[in-house]
Amino acid sequence: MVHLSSIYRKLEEGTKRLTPQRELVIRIFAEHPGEHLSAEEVHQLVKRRFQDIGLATVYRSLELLTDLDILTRISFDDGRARYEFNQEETHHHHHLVCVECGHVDEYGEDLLDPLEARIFNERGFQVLDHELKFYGLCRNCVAKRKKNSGTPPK
Amino acid sequence: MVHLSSIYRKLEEGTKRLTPQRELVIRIFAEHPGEHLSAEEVHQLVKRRFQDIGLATVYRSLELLTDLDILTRISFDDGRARYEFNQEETHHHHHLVCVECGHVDEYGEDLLDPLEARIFNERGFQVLDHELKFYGLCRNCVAKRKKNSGTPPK
DNA sequence: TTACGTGCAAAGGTTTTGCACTAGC
DNA sequence: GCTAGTGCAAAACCTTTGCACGTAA
Repeated sequence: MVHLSSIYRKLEEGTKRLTPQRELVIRIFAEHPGEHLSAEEVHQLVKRRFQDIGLATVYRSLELLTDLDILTRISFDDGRARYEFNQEETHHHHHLVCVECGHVDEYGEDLLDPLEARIFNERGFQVLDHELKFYGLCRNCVAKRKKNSGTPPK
Repeated sequence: MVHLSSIYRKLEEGTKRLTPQRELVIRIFAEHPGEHLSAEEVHQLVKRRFQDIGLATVYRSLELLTDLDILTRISFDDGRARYEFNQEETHHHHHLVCVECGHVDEYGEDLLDPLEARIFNERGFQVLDHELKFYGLCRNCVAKRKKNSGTPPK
């Protein structure tokens, strides 16, 4: 759960104005938990649900919100950046990317803390954040493959 | 260590020709172990070390070599794709990305296998590959910060 | 010889930027 | 009223593609 009031406070602390456009971008993310939206997708959703705003404004809002640690930027190597609410206060989570259908799911557990301590000891590298993605087949696509396993591929 | 002969064999198996351009791209990676080169960087290096080849050819070579599992494509969210030799035969490694100076180092250990089994059991997601990046401060930048710790920031 | 590969330039897609106008605070 | 924010269009990037020409097998 994300608290909008804390977001507004962060904007004020950065002496950033709370404009209707920025509020709408934030609302889109609040209404789409667990999704990883691209700039274009945010733009379309804002237009459909509320009103037309400039795509450049969406980009600038996403950059601002990322700088304020309200959003996190992720890349799934599909040629465009994606964004989600920054969940550092609660916990890190990781991503399960299906190479068959493209679906991205989340995996809540964070088991990397001991590894981070070890990296600092061995290499002098002080970890601030990490990003872990698993590429593979989601439950549905595993099932589909099993179903078609009699059929020769291609 | 990468064996060039095995690369040439892979090209033949794919009925792909070993052209001078492709050979030069491969040599650039062989001469830059541990680096993560972008298409533009590969292009510049080939031009400087050997001869001028087309940038489009570099892109096509990188795509081909990635399809043949000779190279791996990685993204460090700097807006361009980067490539390195695929090290699946030896072992997975992860990346330590310094947020201060941008340097990318490698970390050899792969401790995720038990986690992958767990993900399949819990979620039905069959992991084929993974990608783990740690963002933080490299040894040098940690030292620099310590040295300047008397000075107030900015 | 002939299908595959290359180089060039043009096109495609995403993101950034310049500038005049608008609107929070 | 000032300054920051917006919208639009142009520009900047990275990457892909069409096509005529060249070349490895």
